[in-house]
Amino acid sequence: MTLLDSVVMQGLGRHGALTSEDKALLLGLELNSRRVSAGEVLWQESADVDLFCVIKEGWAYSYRNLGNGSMQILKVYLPGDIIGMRDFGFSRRLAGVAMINEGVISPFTYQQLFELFGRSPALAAGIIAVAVRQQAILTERLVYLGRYAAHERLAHFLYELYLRLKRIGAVEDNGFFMPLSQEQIGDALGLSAVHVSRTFSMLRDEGLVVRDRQHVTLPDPEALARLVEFNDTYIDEALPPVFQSFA
Amino acid sequence: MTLLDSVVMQGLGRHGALTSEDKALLLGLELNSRRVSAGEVLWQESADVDLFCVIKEGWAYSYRNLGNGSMQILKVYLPGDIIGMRDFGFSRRLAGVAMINEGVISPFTYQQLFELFGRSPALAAGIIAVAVRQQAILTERLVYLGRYAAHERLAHFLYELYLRLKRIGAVEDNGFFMPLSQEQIGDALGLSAVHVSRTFSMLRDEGLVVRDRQHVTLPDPEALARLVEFNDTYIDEALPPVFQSFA
DNA sequence: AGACATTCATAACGCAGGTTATCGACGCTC
DNA sequence: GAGCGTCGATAACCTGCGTTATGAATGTCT
Repeated sequence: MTLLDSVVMQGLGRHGALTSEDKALLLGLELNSRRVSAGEVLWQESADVDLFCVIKEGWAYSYRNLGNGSMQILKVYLPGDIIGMRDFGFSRRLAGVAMINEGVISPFTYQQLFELFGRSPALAAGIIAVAVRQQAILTERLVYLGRYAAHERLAHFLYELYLRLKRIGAVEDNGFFMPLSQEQIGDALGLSAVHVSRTFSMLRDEGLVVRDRQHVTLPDPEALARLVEFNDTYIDEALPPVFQSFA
Repeated sequence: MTLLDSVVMQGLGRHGALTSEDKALLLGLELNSRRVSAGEVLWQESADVDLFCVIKEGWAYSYRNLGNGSMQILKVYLPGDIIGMRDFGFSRRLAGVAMINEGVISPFTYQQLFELFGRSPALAAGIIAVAVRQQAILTERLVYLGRYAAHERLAHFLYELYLRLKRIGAVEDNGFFMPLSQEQIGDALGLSAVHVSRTFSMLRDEGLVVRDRQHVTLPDPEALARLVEFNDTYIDEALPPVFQSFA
């Protein structure tokens, strides 16, 4: 899973906006790559912002460790995602990032990013759009934390993963690999691990979610989508037309 | 309160990065202005994204109306804030925006924004940094929704307002004007209006917050800051050095 | 294969916060 | 200033979720 694949699949490279030079520039971000182990911390909160990463394999999450001893997971990153854009414009990290399972990442620097922006406005627009869409996903989580019950939060979380994984071709027979522990899911959804377990049992009893260790199947994704009234415009939407003239 | 004041006060215009042309461009965004009434909806969720606004007077909030009948307020905007940047890169609004009290706004278009970006990289960086900081505030709210109790959420919310208002010179004797109803505060914090009232009483009894109708006083802001372990780096931080060479 | 650490399911119990209701204080309009 | 609508305080009651505990299943190390 390269960034190029991801950007194209997210509809940001359509309309013939990406020249072959653009593609070469994008691939150039991924010349370096590094194998990382499960649980490895890529950076801690408050560390200097020196680089960003593309995830090529594996899952990661960004998190905040809180004064009261708990952790809030902000976002789960999948292959093809850019990590660290949250910190763009800051000199210190606003959140830590750690790998969930083992994988491969491609780090690149602020300088590389600026150079790319200078060379291709189309890519600049595309990358900014990707970052903005990640924020939209975060906002959606905020809405769920504020105003929905546990089973709706979990259903929404799983359905979001399902859609994002489907887009990168990682869903088969409505099922996907899901390396998160229930404790981690709880940290993402603002729930205790125990209640995540209870809620999984509930969704299982209702025939909405089947889980076997690290494999999740959604027997009827549409039913789940109805339960959570999923707002998917922000995940798949292309850049608005006005960007074409700019880029 | 103009955008220029705001950008400068937020430390994004320091380092002599803003030329007099930059300043003229910024002020040019605010040539149009319009008086708006209390409660006026500036746009609804899903409306076409045609313009952005600078708030010159008054408070506003962005919100989502949810299927279960409740509302989640995403962010409260104060004078000097840019509204609508959340939707940058989308063709439909992700959230509605409404005025809290009456005020004055200056609308500007996508085209104006792009033109400004093309003419001044320094301003482009500055405006993006402002948008990124607004997202950081949102992330902080998410953390509080996920992992903190009602009194901590409310204390954090009030302290955040206090800091933001202080920065624009709207705090006097540790007190400020706060036009939000308890129902609206509840919608922002994921609490019922009743519990917001209970929590205000609690903070009052502890001597942390004094409230008289729409006026709030924090007798001991530092004590409140300790209670919420306020992370203020994201509010006041200047752009990192690497941006200077770019801009 | 044995020892140990994780992860997960389920139960029992308590409490923070939701819900509903009532009442008083303001701020409108005419 | 009478009537009305909105806002906020407080109380009573209920429930969803946190907490703690226990045991079973699985994965890992040697």
